[in-house]
Amino acid sequence: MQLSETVEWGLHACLALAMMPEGARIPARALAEYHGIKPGYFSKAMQKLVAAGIIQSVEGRSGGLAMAKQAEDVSLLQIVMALEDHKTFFRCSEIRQKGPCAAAPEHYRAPCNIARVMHKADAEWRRVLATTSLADLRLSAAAEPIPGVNEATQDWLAETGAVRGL
Amino acid sequence: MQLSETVEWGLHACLALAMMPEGARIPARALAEYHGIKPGYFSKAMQKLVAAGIIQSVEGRSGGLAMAKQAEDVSLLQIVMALEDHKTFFRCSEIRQKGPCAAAPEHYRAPCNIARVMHKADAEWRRVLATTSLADLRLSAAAEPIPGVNEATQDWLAETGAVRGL
DNA sequence: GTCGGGCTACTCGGATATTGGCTGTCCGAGTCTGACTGG
DNA sequence: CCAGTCAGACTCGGACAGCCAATATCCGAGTAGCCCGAC
Repeated sequence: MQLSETVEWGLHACLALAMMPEGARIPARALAEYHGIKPGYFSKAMQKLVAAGIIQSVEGRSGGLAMAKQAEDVSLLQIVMALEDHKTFFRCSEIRQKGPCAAAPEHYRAPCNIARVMHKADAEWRRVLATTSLADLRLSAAAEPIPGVNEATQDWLAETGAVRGL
Repeated sequence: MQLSETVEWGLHACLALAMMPEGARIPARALAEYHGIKPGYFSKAMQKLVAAGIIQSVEGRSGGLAMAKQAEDVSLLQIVMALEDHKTFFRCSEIRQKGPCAAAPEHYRAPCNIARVMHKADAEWRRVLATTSLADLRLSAAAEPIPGVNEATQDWLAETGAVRGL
């Protein structure tokens, strides 16, 4: 039932990309290394985000990843759903229609009360994520910096030369 | 990321048990057959609900399953969490502490903003399920019956003699 | 007729395969950079 | 000195294994009901 760990990766990666200057790009390998993630499987998550139009990839020697949209226009829900293939938590297989006492199918137009509650819970879960954008995260992250991380990041970027396109 | 299908089974089964008269019990096999479920794996879900104290099982020749609590005292969340081992959707592995630019661990007492949002979404999901009880489901199910199902159920119960303990 | 005992059938619970999806690894196609060469 | 060309290296994207948990199946331990026989 748990979300794939690529969800956590994707969210942190998108937040990192959203904090980069306009036009900058960074290779997926460097982005993975920065987060302490093995690059192989991480690239799979990035591929899904590219397919969803959330980030863009530039091929070639100085290629890399960058946001494809403004941070204000990307909700956390979009990222999560892209990585989880737009699935819902609860899946109703309509078992009420399956037993020996089931009625004719035309009597089951409305979803059952169990499915209604479960889908409502799913909707609430999504609502929270839909009403939070990457820009919101960027703002709150800037408001509560971890001491030393920003400086270390700047040094690391300069040292490795991971950022291109500026 | 999806919930196990045992969640759907468990919810429908609990609702069925909650609709039975006080003191009645029904074998897991019959309960599975009534819902058109293969009995083998279904019993695993029932075992978890027994371990959680939501339903009770009676062994022996005329044994079976019955509610262990009043329907008013069982929320959908309790059922789902019992079947899903009380896991949360989002798992934060604190990757912010893992990269080459991470600070000392004592600077990461508060959860990161990403985890906060995700956990808030999880909390909203649970809130919906926690505020709905089996009694609520029983009430709404009685208010909108499917034509013929109740009669067929009574006939089926009488025919198979699945209900014991009355 | 009644009581006791034992047998049988039926139940739950756990041990044991199997499968599907998430995770991990690797290699090839494509492209930009940079140097080299010729004018 | 400058422009064109070419080799090289680095990038993403997809194809191919490994592993864990969800799913499925089966069998054994235990118990309640029922039958039979003795009193």
